[in-house]
Amino acid sequence: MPTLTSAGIEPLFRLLGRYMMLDESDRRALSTLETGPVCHAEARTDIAREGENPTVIRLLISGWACRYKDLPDGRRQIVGFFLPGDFCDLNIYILSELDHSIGALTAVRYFEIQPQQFQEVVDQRPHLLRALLWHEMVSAGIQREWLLSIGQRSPLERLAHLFVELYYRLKAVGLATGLSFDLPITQNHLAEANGLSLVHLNRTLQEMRREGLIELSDRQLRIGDLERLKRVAMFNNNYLHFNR
Amino acid sequence: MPTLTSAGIEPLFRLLGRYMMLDESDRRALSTLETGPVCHAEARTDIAREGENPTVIRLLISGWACRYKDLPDGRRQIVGFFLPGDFCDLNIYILSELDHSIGALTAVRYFEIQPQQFQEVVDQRPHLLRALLWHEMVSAGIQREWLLSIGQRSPLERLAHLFVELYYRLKAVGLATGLSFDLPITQNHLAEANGLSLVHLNRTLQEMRREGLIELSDRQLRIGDLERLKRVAMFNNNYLHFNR
DNA sequence: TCAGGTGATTCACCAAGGTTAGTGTCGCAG
DNA sequence: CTGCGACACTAACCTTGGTGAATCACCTGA
Repeated sequence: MPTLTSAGIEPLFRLLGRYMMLDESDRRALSTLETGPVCHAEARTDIAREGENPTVIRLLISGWACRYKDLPDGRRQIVGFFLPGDFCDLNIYILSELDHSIGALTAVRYFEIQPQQFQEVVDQRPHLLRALLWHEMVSAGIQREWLLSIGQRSPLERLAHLFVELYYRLKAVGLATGLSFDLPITQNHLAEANGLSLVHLNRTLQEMRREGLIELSDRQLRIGDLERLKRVAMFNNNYLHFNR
Repeated sequence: MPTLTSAGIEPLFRLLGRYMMLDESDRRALSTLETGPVCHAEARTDIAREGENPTVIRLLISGWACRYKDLPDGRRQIVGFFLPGDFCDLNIYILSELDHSIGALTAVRYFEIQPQQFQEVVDQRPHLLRALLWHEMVSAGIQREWLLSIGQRSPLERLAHLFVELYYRLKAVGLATGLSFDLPITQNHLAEANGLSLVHLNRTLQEMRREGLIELSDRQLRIGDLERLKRVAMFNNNYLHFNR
């Protein structure tokens, strides 16, 4: 267990710091968000369901969660991953009803932050509000990139792209060591995120292993050659907007 | 030519009015955005390219445009349609570089609004800022729904869903009459938006016609039976957040 | 220790959808 | 009138990726 997964506000601080300079006082301001209760959810349970009217903002501390949408007949599409440091529901000020569900993929821990408390923090520091909006805009950019992936990239390119993206996002919150990172989700989750059947996802993983693009076992993913993987994925990191 | 396509701010006003009550003074405030130059773009030209750093906010008056992303080898995915009344770049306050391109699908007219001018309007009326943020959040919701469509819906369901969505969005800006609306884009555009080959898109359209779901000719789309089309598409309008 | 649940993997089969190539129509510029 | 470009549509072919079913390796709780 990497100690950083239990680091509270630390991943968020790193994440935002990747975009703009933050100082000690920013860190203290963010830390006041930690005063809410720490919540837990088991793997394979819902944190929020489509149609609900959320009243709290959730900040993921450890574990992986996802946004997903499902159809009446059971088909399900994961439309985004939440990694430690990510906010789930920054938009509760604007929209009343969730148009998607949020599910825990692994056991997760998260803070529940009251809108009022949140308001106090960002009112005092427009600086931080800006950083948080940036976080939301990046999420939208990721959505667009996923649409490009599912619509145009082949399954192999698509998976390669996802792995590179996860690598950069995890690195940004201190959860990648070298070219390896923890991939605590199942192949079924990867299939649901990529619009592939489980069988074909597995085939594609085997192919990536054969090609030496990745090693994957015991929930650890190791990237063989990052530049080659990026080339295969046609990866352009501009959509992550990691510029200061 | 429907007169409404030359209605300036009117489509936007209708759009936002669908979400919250707006009065005459709101209309006047929005009208000041019209003072900028009216720009034109030909069909099949780019309005903005990925990588650029936009400095104006664009408000579409007439014609259809799209957000798209492309890959180095030429594959292209349309990730969203802009209809009259839509804003293209509300996020220029946050992100410096475009991670996608904006292209005119038909001949279009749009206002270019200076950020400063925009700022003045919303500073005076937080009410309107809220409405505009709602517009952005709905765009994000549409993105997620498209991801569900491309990932899980069959081509026929996907197209059915898109047509219902376009119907509701066009109705919201007064551009649908009865169950018909102008669909001024090519089948190639529809294919690029749905992650399908042109050939298969055409096959699917034929099937929809055979089933009596739609009539389509001369760039006019008529929905045969809206409820049936929604059922086929498994359409749930919650993601458009048309609630006051 | 054993049963049941979860997850990874593989096989055989086949349908959905992509590719290539072609036809026909319309509108327009020369 | 002619040639060209954009667009809609179709046919033949074949690859990609989905389906259904089975096996195996773990892990956990009774």
